[in-house]
Amino acid sequence: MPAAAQYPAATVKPEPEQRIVERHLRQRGFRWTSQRALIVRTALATHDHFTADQLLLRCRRSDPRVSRATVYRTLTVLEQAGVVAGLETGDGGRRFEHVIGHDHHDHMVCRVCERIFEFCDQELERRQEAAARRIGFRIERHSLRIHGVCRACQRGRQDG
Amino acid sequence: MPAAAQYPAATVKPEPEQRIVERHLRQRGFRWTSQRALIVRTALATHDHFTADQLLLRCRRSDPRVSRATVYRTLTVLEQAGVVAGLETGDGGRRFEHVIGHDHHDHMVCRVCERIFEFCDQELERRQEAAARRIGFRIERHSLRIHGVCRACQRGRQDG
DNA sequence: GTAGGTGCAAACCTTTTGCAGCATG
DNA sequence: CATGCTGCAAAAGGTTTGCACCTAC
Repeated sequence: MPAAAQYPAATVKPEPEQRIVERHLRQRGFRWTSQRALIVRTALATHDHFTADQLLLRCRRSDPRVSRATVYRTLTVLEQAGVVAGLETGDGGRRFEHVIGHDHHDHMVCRVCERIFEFCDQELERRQEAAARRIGFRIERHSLRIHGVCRACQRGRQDG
Repeated sequence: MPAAAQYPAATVKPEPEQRIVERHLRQRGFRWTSQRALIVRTALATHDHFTADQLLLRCRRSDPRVSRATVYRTLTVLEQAGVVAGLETGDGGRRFEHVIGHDHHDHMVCRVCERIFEFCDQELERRQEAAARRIGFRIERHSLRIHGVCRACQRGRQDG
């Protein structure tokens, strides 16, 4: 939704995100198949951080024939194409989020409710770059995850 | 080795790290068995970030009878007791490092040589706390991993 | 003596792969 | 019409578990 800001002022209506993804993939020589359309549509409709398996199940509600392998292969393609980003939750699990039209952000993971909160701090990024520069390391990406307990879980529903 | 700084000035020789671990476990009601001694000794002698399987193999050089299950179970215990910390490398792999006598630090992972560089920045920590405070999140731990290419791999041995 | 730890093997879970057939560009 | 994609089922890899036996406390 904040994607609109990235279009020239003249463009009144931004293209639907799905089209952007399609173009993204085609430009990189990937084919646009009905399965990929379904998987992308489903992933874009999902606002939380989903696992591969959750995505598979959601896709199968629309078409029970999608195979698990295709979902995994498509997630790999989408990750390469910069459409989704994988993130590790710290308990060995892998989750994904779509990044089209989203700014970079980091995550706080609540141990109690398992919800994931996004936050962003430019200064944080700058300090990382400075630290890297100090040892001549070239940053390509980074992953910052803060674990703890969210505000809601601190009052009342503390533990399980 | 920076562990020495944590002892009262009067203490000339710090206890061997192994003893510290033993005490750590006993205090928490865990038993100190010959297998645990071996696994701890092996883990402490390992200065890189090791996988569970590497640790198993190294232990078996001393005693081929150690079972994989015991290594995994012991790593869980050591993690709970704050003796080792697990870290995800980003490619789905899990590694461990021992934390006795080491200050907190973050990691830069070189994509080319796969070496892991440690660094520390107090301001980085402070900014994280500030960000958490802003949304009422209580931090318990965090994991910051920077991915990229290290200085050595940037000149010459770039890619693989 | 008893609770906790160990070894073995099997189970588990998530992800990847080989292959034959199909659909896209 | 060739290459890339899909579905299936099987393999792979890493981790956990059930169970009988053993040992630290």
